[in-house]
Amino acid sequence: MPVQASNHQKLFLAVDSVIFSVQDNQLNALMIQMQKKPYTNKWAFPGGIIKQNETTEVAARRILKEQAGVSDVYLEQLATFDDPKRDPFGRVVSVAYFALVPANEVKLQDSSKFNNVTWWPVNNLPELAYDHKKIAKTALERLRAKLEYSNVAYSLLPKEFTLSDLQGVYESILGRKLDKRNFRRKILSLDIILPSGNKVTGKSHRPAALYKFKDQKLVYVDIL
Amino acid sequence: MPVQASNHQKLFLAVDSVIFSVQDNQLNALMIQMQKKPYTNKWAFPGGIIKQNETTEVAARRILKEQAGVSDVYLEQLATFDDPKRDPFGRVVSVAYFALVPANEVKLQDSSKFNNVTWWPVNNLPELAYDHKKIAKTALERLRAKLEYSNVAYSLLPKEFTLSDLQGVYESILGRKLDKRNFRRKILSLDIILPSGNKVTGKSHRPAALYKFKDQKLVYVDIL
DNA sequence: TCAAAAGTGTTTCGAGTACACCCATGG
DNA sequence: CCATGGGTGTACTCGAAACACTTTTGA
Repeated sequence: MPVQASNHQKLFLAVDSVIFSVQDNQLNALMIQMQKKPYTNKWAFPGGIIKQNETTEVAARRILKEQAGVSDVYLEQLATFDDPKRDPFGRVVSVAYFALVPANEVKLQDSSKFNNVTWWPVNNLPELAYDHKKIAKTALERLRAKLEYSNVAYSLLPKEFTLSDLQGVYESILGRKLDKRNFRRKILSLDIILPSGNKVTGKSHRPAALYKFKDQKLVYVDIL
Repeated sequence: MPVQASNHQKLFLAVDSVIFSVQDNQLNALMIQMQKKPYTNKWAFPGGIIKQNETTEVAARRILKEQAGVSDVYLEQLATFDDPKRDPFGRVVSVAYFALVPANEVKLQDSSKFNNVTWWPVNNLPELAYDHKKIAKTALERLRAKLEYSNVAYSLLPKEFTLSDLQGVYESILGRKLDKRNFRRKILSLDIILPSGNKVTGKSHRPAALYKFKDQKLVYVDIL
């Protein structure tokens, strides 16, 4: 509720997005290596200042597309970071988002503005710019929590996947091994996935049945 | 991560706080009746524009004090609301907070800027200004969730309280009755409250033992 | 002695957990 | 035929839930 305007110093509203993906049973986040001082060679999550009349969510999607080449991803607001000293450039308040992308849809964009764009394993991140370490921590906590009480995992997997794939997503994010039989029984009893009817062929072992999520949108269920 | 400045229109950063309190086994939120057009007589959560170099949390505490007369309350960031049309005044992005105050510490401030300041039962709110209905919904969801996996209830109760008081807080927020014996067994087994040694006297029934929370800060435990 | 809330145990049921072997395939 | 991951069932334990009566006090 605005009571009075008392805004003299320039204030910028930015977004930063933590983009997660599970690749080879490892949880990764997409990061950009910076060139600008004072954070030369430090890494940061993709982000930027919002445009005129742009909502932060729209800005986040735009920047995801521009800097990381991803669209149609799961995106949710994380939190707002507003320490006046968080950015040496000035007063930049950042609304952080977190995004989930399936491993198979990842294709990195090459941007000349940055030194480098790559995936980093979240349990071994490089030195981060700004307050991005704090953002990373918040994002990871949120992701772990959400995994346990919703079907968000759908947005980290391709349309069809095996139960082992799904278990791998859980294990890599939660950072612990799960029992195969118990995991399968639980997931199947929740009525959130269905057999697609297809199988994985060409592997030198028994073919795995493929499943798909019933809903391609967030549903709350107690998983673990 | 700021990439470029592209801020022409004036943008204001505001905070709005949903202040909850349980009184007479009813969950209430503190609201202010507005005078300004176009929301004359509509109700809104206390809030305002942040000051120079002020963090949103500091601003939230300042406004809580100014408009509601409360300090030292539990306060946590809720979410940021940024629809460009949410405020007819201009582009006002609001970082919403939610606060919890014990019933006994409530003393309302009289502010000449507003028509009226009062507690409203959350399940019977009046017509709200701005997008405050959405904020209310988000706050309530968060409070309910948090009650189930943390000891936040400590911030809604006085230092000493009876088990019935505590159960009343849970029932009024969750909106359902709980079994007295199961509730007590569970709460006591969690090792988050301790008997204070005192009892409530002067009531025409058996005196109730008083308890206190072990920690006066947020602790995560599975309560329900 | 009555009204009003405090306090207290037991049984039942289901979910979570631990645990080990056979199956289907490609090489 | 062997290596590789896929797929399956049972027993145990513990917490969740349902449920009703006795106790202490002030009026």
